[in-house]
Amino acid sequence: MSDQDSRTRSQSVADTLRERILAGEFAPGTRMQEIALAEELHVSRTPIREALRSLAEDGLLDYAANRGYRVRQFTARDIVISFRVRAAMEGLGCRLLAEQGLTEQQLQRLDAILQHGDELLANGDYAANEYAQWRELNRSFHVALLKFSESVLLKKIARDAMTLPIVNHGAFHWYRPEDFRRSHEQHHMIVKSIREHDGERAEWWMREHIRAAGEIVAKHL
Amino acid sequence: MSDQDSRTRSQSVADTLRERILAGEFAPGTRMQEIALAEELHVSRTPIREALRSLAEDGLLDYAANRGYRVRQFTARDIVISFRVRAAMEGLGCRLLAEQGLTEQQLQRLDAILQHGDELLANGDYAANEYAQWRELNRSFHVALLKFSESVLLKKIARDAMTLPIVNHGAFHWYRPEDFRRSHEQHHMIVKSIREHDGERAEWWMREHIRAAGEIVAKHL
DNA sequence: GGTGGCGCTATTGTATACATCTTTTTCAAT
DNA sequence: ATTGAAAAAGATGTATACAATAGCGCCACC
Repeated sequence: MSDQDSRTRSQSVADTLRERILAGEFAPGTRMQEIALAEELHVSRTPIREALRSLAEDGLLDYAANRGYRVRQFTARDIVISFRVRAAMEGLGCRLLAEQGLTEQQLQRLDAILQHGDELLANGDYAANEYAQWRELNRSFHVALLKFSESVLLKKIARDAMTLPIVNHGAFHWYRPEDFRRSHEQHHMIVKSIREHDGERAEWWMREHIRAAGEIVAKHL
Repeated sequence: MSDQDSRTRSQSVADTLRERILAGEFAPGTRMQEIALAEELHVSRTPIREALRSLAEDGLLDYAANRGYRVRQFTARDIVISFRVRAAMEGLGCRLLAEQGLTEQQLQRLDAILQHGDELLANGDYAANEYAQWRELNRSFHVALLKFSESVLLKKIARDAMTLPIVNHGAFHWYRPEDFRRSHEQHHMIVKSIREHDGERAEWWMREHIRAAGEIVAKHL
């Protein structure tokens, strides 16, 4: 869903509920009832209904006609598959980017992100509050690549595969210092491959990068 | 969006509009205005709004807050990428199915579809009205595999990648007799590979199968 | 005591009225 | 004539009333 500019109440409600669901506030199977949510969020049922519909399309809720919405159950298998999907999709994205080439401006943007990572590594401080920075750094890297792909489909799919409760929330808490280093080195290799128009390697490195992240998550399933 | 049982007006409207958009009835950029559609389809704005939101999530419409919905423009590149996405996703699906194995019942279902194809080939009548049968046959084959994967994510993504105007509507009209034959043989190879638990080959054949279809479409871009 | 149907209640689906925002048109001033 | 603001028209966003459906408990009946 491509929005632009101002936000409506429906969108705000959708964002709020999405965050709360991803944070694990609602147990799987919990009914999301319109009236209760409307009262809690101080809006009418209309924006609630539209938000719930969006969340269902995102795959976060199950819907049955005349029976409403329930929080979806995600199995360990769902999580594992989501990483394989991401590996395939973002890998494909990297291959396309390498084949078609990036503008100087886009490469500079990636370099800036890489440099930021270099600095974080140099400081070598992995205290709890650093996790947030790494997560944001990682997110901006992947989002930037997706954005450069200029394919609505790729962006949408990658988003779908990243929007899962456990994955979205946790993940980096399980990284050891060497995992951060390795992950960052892979970011470098990905950009290098794209810059050299080596689609094969760009795809391979991105797949390997996401596969590694998936393995760490899978261990803590 | 997982529905079940009865259909609501919102869903009917969404289906109707989806079909009409996929059939190319509305030129890209056309505004989809709620009041006009409501009057045309003899329902209130409410189900129209919900349908439009669904179609936007499907990627068929663009949305801007307070400015409504427009029919999305699909570029030739979008179409090409959609086939590469499908190749990657359905290929992954086949690999998973081969790895985990299918039940006897599921294999029988696939065999039934293959046999139906054998019969169509044997008759060798490629008249215009046969296209519909081939399309349905092909659709049921791919849908069955997706369904067996038991991954909401894979199903959703494959659906996203198949829901494009040109692709959904045409495609088979451009097939020559030998294309039908080759396509059907690939179906056989895919099932054979899955049955033998050869994930590598199952994925390869599915990728090749979709890649070939993509090339035919690309020629007529 | 179990089962099946009936009706009540709670919840969702739809229509419509009202609020807000966007866009167009009008009209005056330069 | 052109530009700009302001008002009016049209469209979307939100709230609410009403309709329809599903879920539940009760009671009769077997």
